[in-house]
Amino acid sequence: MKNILEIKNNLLKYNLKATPQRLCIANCLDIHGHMNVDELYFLVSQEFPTISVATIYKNIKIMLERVFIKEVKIPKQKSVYELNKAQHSHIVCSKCNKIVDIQLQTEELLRSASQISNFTLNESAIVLNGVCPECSK
Amino acid sequence: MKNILEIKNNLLKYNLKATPQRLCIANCLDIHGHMNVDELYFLVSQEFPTISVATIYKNIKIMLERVFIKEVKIPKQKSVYELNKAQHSHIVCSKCNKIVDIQLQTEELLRSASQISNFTLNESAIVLNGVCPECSK
DNA sequence: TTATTAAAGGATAATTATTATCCTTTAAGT
DNA sequence: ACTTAAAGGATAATAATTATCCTTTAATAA
Repeated sequence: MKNILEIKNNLLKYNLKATPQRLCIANCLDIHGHMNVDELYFLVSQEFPTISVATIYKNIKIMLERVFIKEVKIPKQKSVYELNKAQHSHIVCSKCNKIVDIQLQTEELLRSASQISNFTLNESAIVLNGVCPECSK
Repeated sequence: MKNILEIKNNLLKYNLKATPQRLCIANCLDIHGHMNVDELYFLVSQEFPTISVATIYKNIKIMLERVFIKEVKIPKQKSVYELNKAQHSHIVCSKCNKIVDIQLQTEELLRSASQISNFTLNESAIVLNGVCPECSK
């Protein structure tokens, strides 16, 4: 659980001015993990009722450029954004749409893929789909 | 290499009328494997100069609904579409942007993911990124 | 083969999503 | 506190996608 000061320093490390609106955006992403544009706009609006949706877009854009955040593309859903952190994969629940991070051992898969395809591989975007434990009760 | 008649019958199986424009779209996807909206519009326009871009969108929409085609979401790129076929993964070359299909053994990964997360898994979208053999020469 | 009909195409309007612009405010660093 | 580049808000502009309306046509059956 990061506090605001920690988030602020992190923003500054990425050469992003730590404005209240931006702090709120970063904090929302930190708390909720994955959010799409609309969810972010809705939530930040609670705290900053006059915020412009353009500010949300501008922030997403520059935060992506600086790699402060990353975009996660999910089949049949809107893209969500997350704070940049250690490489990981995602699982989506097809019932409640919850997205969770998962740390997968991908070395073997990548080695095999590289051998089959003759590609030099360096990144993997893995999104698994299923039903979460809560929804399958 | 499928012929037009084969594609036509396939369309009919999916309850899609085999119009010339639609046949052309399906044929383009068959030949090129993966195409985004713009590429599809451009290519189909060669054969049907008066086709409306709305027709491209309408076809993509209904073909997705009927699962005649599938959407492939790729990090930092526009979505591409492909004919529905046996489950497979994708590799993208970061130099020439080529997208190729790859058949990966995912059982082990899924089993492990399922154990870690307690999700009941049923689908996986895997997009690997690297440099293709041609581009790494 | 022709007749019938739902589906599809084309043109274009409408909507939605995203980006650009302009001007004001403010955070960061002296 | 002062300076300045960066960021916010409002809104216009652009891009992407969908809806509408009317005409045409592929599929099916008589």
